[in-house]
Amino acid sequence: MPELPEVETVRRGLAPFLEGARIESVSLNRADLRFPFPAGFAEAITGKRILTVGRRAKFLLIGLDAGPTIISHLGMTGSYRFLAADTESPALAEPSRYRPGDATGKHDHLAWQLDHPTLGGLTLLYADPRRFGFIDLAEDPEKSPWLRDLGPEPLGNGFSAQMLAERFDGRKAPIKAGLLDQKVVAGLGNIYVVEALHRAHIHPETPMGALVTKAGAPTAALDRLAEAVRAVLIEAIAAGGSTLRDFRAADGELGYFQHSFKVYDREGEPCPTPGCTGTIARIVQSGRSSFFCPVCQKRGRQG
DNA sequence: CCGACTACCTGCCCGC
DNA sequence: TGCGGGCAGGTAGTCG
Repeated sequence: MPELPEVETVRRGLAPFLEGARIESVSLNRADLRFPFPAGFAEAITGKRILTVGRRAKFLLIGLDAGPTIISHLGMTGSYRFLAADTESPALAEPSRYRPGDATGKHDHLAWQLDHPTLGGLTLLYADPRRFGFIDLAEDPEKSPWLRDLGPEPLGNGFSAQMLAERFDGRKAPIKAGLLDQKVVAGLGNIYVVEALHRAHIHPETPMGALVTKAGAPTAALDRLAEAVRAVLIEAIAAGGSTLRDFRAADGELGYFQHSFKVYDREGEPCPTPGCTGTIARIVQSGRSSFFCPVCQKRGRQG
C-alpha cells in the first residue's frame, strides 16, 4: 500500500488524535508482524504520553515524553484506524467511513488504548493482512538500522538533480531500480517511480549512469526527473494519497490520487502525454511491474 | 560493491 | 460455484 504520500497522509490523520494522548495500554493479538514485536514493547510505552507523530521516508515515528521512539512501518497492507464509538469527533464518529466488520477483524494485530486530554478515550487499531509491516523501538531513531542508511527526503533540502547525479554516476542498473533504492532517495515506491519516469519522459530501463554527464553533472533528463519526483509526491499528498485496494487515512478518508495516474496500471491505454500517439506498455523489472509509454519514454533519450 | 532474484503472507481477480 | 495461477503499494537476505 503505502509509499511516502500515503504514509504522510496517515501521519497527518493520526497526529491530531495522538499528540498529547497518554498510552493507557497496548494489547498484542499475536507475537509478530514481519518481525517479532520488540521485547517488552507494551511495558516500554504504557503510561507514556505521545508528543509527536513524525515521518521519515515510509516510517512513522511516534515520539514519547520519555523512553524510546516507536517506529512503525506499514509494509504493503498496514493501516491504522480508530474505533468510531470512542470519540465525539465528527471525523471519527461517521460510521459510513469505516470498513464493515471493523472492530474485531482477524487482522487487527494491535490495539492501543489512549487517553487524550480533550478528546477523551480513544482506541487505535493496527491491521495488516499480509503482515509485511513491523514495529520497533529506538532510543535514537535516526541512528537505528531502519533509518541510518536512508537517502534524503525527496521533498527536503537534501534532494536535487546534482545529488542524484552523484549517486547514479557509473551505475548500470536501470533508473527504475535506482529510484526504488531507499539508500538513494527515501520514500518512493513502485507507483510514484513509474509516474515520475513518465512525467520526465525517461524509459525505465535507462541505465542510471546514462543520466549523468562525463563531468558528473545531471543531464537535462535528470533535471526533469528530480522535478517530476517532487511534483508527483506533492500532488499525491495534496490528494490524500492513492487508494488502490483499501488504503485510507486514519480518519477513514479515501485518497484519490489514483485517478491522476498517467501510466500506473494502465497497460494498453493511450498515452496521456499531449500529442503522443503511444500505448502504455508493461514490463517486469526486478520482479515488479513497470508501466511506460514506448513512444515518449524512448530508451536512451537522456536530453 | 553491484545487481538480480527470492522469501515473507494474505486476499483478490481472472480464466477454466 | 470452485480451484489454480498470477498479481499486489513493502524490505531483507542470498547468491553470482
